[in-house]
Amino acid sequence: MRIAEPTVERLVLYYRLLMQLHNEERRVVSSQEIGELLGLKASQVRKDLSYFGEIGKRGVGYHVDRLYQHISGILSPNRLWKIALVGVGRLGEALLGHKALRSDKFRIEALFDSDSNKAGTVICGVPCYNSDDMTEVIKEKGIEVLILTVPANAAQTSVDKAVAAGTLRGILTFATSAISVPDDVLVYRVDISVELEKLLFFLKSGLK
Amino acid sequence: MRIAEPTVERLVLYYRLLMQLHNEERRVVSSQEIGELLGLKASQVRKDLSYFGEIGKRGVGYHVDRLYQHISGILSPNRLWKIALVGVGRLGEALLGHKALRSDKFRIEALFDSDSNKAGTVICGVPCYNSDDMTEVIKEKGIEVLILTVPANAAQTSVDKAVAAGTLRGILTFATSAISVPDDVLVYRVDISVELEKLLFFLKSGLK
DNA sequence: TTTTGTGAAGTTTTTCACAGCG
DNA sequence: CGCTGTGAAAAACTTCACAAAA
Repeated sequence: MRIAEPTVERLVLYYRLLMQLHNEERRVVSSQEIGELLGLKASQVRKDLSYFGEIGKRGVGYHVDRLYQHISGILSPNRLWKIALVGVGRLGEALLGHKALRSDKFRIEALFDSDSNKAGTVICGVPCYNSDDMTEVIKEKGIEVLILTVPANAAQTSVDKAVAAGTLRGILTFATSAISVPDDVLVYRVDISVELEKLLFFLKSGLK
Repeated sequence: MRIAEPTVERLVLYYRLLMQLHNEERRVVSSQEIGELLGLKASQVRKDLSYFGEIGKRGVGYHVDRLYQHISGILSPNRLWKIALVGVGRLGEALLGHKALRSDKFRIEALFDSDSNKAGTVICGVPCYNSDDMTEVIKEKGIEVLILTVPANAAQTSVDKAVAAGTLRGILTFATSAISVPDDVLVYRVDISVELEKLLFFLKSGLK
């Protein structure tokens, strides 16, 4: 069955929360409580979890460790993804050091930057290559996912070089520009100004 | 009429695109073309724009500059928002220098960090204060929006101090932790690991 | 003729409400 | 009895399809 994107998004939130509850030695938690902690309706929580089988106990709730393992199994890939980060500017470097990019699900195997002073160096333990060599390095290393932190005007060029390697399957882009990719490459976007604009819009229009 | 969040999100994309088209001296653009450039259906574009009155010309399309001005009017706040950034780590600093935080809609008026070496300094032209003084400084300056780039475990404390000032209306948080705020404070979240997890999940499950 | 603007239809996502199990 | 799991209802959002304007 196809799982909806909003559900996957919340699964990650459940996963984090359960990790925390586990650390607090909590044994059991109800959909009601999960909902309160994450700002969701209890029925939403139950519906999400029900897509993956009956995991709770009626009259009791969800066993924290069991649910944690369960969601972990749903979210985990069957292998280690190989990732490259393109654009080692301030944002790129900040992300490299950021908790979000530490995971046992993937490894950052290469950095790319158009600044030839950066090429050849090792940053946060990851070798940096010149952007000109992107196609070959990505192909050679079998990189499947790109994290794009280049300026908007460099985004499409970078993507084209990466796609040319033939190994690419997904892109997480922080660039504001629209990028075009083959149908079989999945793109997710993190757009800081869009989020800020939305916040200000709804603040202006007298609240949510 | 209440405008839906997905619509506001796309308005920002239209706005950006129109700016670009304007620079390319394009005079007129159709919903069809906007859709192609942004990966949206033409009917979606027309529906979004129709919420704000009849702005296009049938048989012709949308006049680039006119539509740009129009959307600008919808998105613009009626005043300059005062923003503070909390947590001047790598991510915080990267954002400070980032294009997303340059705008004539708001101004970053204060930074806060728990590191007392940073307090008293001026970073990217913005004075940095000690987090302990957050409540007073926010109140004094009339800060209405917070950008939160602190570690998860510091998020709630920071928020509480900011809320105590009584001037806060919205928060854009990069922290992974759930935060609780009064009902009248609007929270938007930019969650890098969630986006990456979603990407990997849908890659794993054999594409979108 | 071309392309908008828009009700109506369709799809997706959330919420309700309650049967059913522990 | 308490709380899950889940069809069914509701709400939110997108797409269709066509009348109407330029």
